Parts: sequence; structure tokens; C-alpha cells
Amino acid sequence: MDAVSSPPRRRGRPPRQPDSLADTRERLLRAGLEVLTEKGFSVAGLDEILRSARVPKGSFYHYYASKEAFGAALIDRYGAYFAARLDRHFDNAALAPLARLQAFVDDACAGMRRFDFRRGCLIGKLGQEMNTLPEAFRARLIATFGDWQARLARCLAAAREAGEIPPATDCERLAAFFWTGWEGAVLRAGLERSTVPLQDFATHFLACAAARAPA
Amino acid sequence: MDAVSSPPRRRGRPPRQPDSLADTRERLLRAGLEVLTEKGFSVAGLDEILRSARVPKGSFYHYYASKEAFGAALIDRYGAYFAARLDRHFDNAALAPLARLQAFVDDACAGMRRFDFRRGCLIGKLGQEMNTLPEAFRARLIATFGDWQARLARCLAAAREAGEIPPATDCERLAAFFWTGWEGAVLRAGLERSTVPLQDFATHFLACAAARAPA
DNA sequence: GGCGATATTGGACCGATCGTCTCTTAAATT
DNA sequence: AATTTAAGAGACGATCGGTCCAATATCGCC
Repeated sequence: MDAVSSPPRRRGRPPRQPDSLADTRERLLRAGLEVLTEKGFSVAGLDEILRSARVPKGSFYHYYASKEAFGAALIDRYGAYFAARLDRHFDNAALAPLARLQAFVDDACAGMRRFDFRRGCLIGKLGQEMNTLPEAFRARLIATFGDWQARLARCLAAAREAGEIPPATDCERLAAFFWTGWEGAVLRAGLERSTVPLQDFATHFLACAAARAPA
Repeated sequence: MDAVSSPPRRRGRPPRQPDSLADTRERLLRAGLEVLTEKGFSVAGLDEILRSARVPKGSFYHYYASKEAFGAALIDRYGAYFAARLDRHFDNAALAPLARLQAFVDDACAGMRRFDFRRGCLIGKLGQEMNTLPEAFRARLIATFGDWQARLARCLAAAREAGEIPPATDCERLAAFFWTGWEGAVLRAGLERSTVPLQDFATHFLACAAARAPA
């Protein structure tokens, strides 16, 4: 409970704030990501998101047609956010290709620690919930994984050119293997509240990639 | 809606059925596993479980103190059930050690297909839900993974003795790597409704294990 | 063969959920 | 200035969640 609750808002269309143009939408997305990466879609209540974003319920349905539409927007948002994060590492010419992957892993570890291992990967979380989710989410989630896989595959191809992994390596399949396992590692990191599963997985993966081309 | 609903039960202690001694408990556990492996703990409603088990709501709290206690029982039950399944494969002397692992993978694929990829791994599902679960579940889930890891490690040690993997292999760590990645593979199999992620993960894992000892 | 102890259950309870609804006010438009 | 539109506020209803207790039957025992 706040000692001093925020002053009750006036009703009606608010005076136009300089900064907050489409700011309400932004606050909704941000708060939605926070809550959904912690709890998943089904458990996350709209009320909690709205409280956290300081957006009244009536406004929500002005911006999104339903919780489902909001969820779809969050998936896209998270996918784009994460893809940018991947590119930042994978396109970093200052490091050798495999070192870029390790840099991403280190970054992810720091991210998980920062939030006390409470926030996971939204795509993985929703993927596991898929049984109880709107069917339209499925294609979106699969596509997001596909996008990440393509980005990683490019990085692995660079590693192949650089001779860090065998020339016969199928980079697409290797990338698929990485993301599959990575989601499992994120899961266990959250469960054990430790980055060890993440680093261990990365270590094994890198050793495995360097050793031989997958069948 | 049933055309003919089952006759309304009388209240009070029912006449002792020959078969159902602690049978109600058994039905509860069975139905609970079905629902929880599909939906997870938070989303699964008691009502649905009770309907499916044909146990009246009032009875539930006679058998379990709370939904939490019931969940804990389900974790234990699932852990034991799965451990038995592992042993059946890992102790199968008719196959070479790594072939036993592959047999487990094939079995798991068949299991997922049989239920149209709706049922996942209870431990993985709850692990990802851990943020919104009773804190007491955490230790139980971790311990279950530890148990599976030990069983797999024994199988891998046998593979090492048999010369299927390098003599310097750290079987415990390799087993940890397997289960971490496996949970991710189960997730993606459910998402994509396909056994491909499972088989692909197994293929990469086996190739990786055979190629070199992990660092 | 009756009586207290015990097992089982029907249904009430209360709180939380999502989505809708109406009302209110400011900005935009003409 | 008048009208239309954008945006926000919060109450509401229907539903469903887990929990609990009074009611009722059987069992064990004397």
C-alpha cells in the first residue's frame, strides 16, 4: 500500500502531455512484458498489468480489442526486442564468431541475474503454455524461433568461414539445436536460480560444435 | 452434457466398494496427472480434475489438505513413474548403452504422439511455472531432475566402459546437459506438434557425446 | 444391537477473473 | 462556436477459483 496514493486522475480525455504521445500504449507493452515474462499469459491478470502501468481498465480496451490481441502484440514486441539484442552480439565484428555467441550467453546470464531469475524467455514461456493459449499464438511463436534461428545460423556460418567449426557443418540445424537446448537451459536457470545451467549448456554446445559436423 | 447424467450420489459415507479401497486417491492422482501435464498447475482447475475423476468437490479436501499438497503428491508420483520408465530402458542389457538412450527417446516420441503433443513433461512444465508456484515445489522439482540425472549418468558410465564415448567423459555433467536440452526439446515438440525437435536433439547429443569428452 | 467415532460428500462461500458498459472530459475539426 | 472524435474512469455481471463445514452414512466396538 502506498502511503500516499497517486492523486486520483480526472476522467475524460487528458491534456496532451509533451512526452506521452502514444505513451499509454508504450506503458502497456512494457508492463505487459514484465508481467508475462514472469508469469506467462494465462496466469497474468489484466488488472495487475494495468495497475503496474497505471492505465485504467477502461482505457485498455480502447487500445487492444482483447487480452488475446494484446498478447499477440507482446509476442511481436518481444521477438523484435530480442532479435535486436541478438544482432548486437552476432554482428559484433570485434569478436570472433563463436566468441560473439559466448558474449550473448554472458549477457543473458547477467539479464537473468538482474531480475533474480524471475523473468524468463517470453517465447519459451508461452510455448509451454500453448495448450491453453489462443491457437493463433502458435504460428507467431514458431516464426519467432525461426527468426532467431536464422540470425544464429548466420553467425555460425561466419564461424565456419573462420574455421572455428568444421566446414561441413549444417549451420541451420546447429542453430536449431542451440535454441532448443537454450530454452531448456533458461527453464532450469529459473528453477535453480542460477546461471550455471546456461553456462554449462553453452560450454557443451560450443565444444560440440567445434568438434565435429553434425550428421 | 450427458444425456443421462450419472445417478446423483447420496451423501454420507458410501458403502465400501470391493475395488475402490484407496481407489479415490488413485483416480485423483491419475486425473491430476492428465490435466497438469497438459495445462500446468496454475491453469488447471480443481473442478476439471474432479469432474474427470468423478470425485465430488467436497471429497477432495478429505484426501488432500490443499491444491498445493495435491500438487506435491503429483510431482512425486510423476517423478517415480518417469524414473521407472527410465530404468526400463537404461537397464535393458539387450541393447548397447547409447542405444538404450535412443530407445528412451523413441519411446518418448511415441508417447507425445499418442496424446497429440498435448501432454508434456510435468517437471518441466512446473519448472517454468515456478514463479507463481508454492516455493516448496522448487526443491522437489530440482530433486527430481537430480534423480533422473543420476540414472542417466549410470547409463552413460556404462557407455564409457563399453567404449562408446571417450574414457575421460564426465558422465554426470553430460547427463545434466542432456536433461537441460531435453526439456527444451519437449517444449518445442509441443509447440510444433512434431517429434522432430526430440529426434534432432537426440541426434546432436549422441554425436556430441561420442565425439569428445566435455571440458 | 445400539452408539460414538470416522469417512465421505453436497453445497455454500468469498474473492478474483475478463470483458463490457456507460459516463465524462479534452482535443480535433469545421 | 458547434460538433465530432479520442481517451480515460470505474462500476458491473457472469463465471470460475480454492476452501470449508454441516450433514449424512458406515464402521468398530461394547
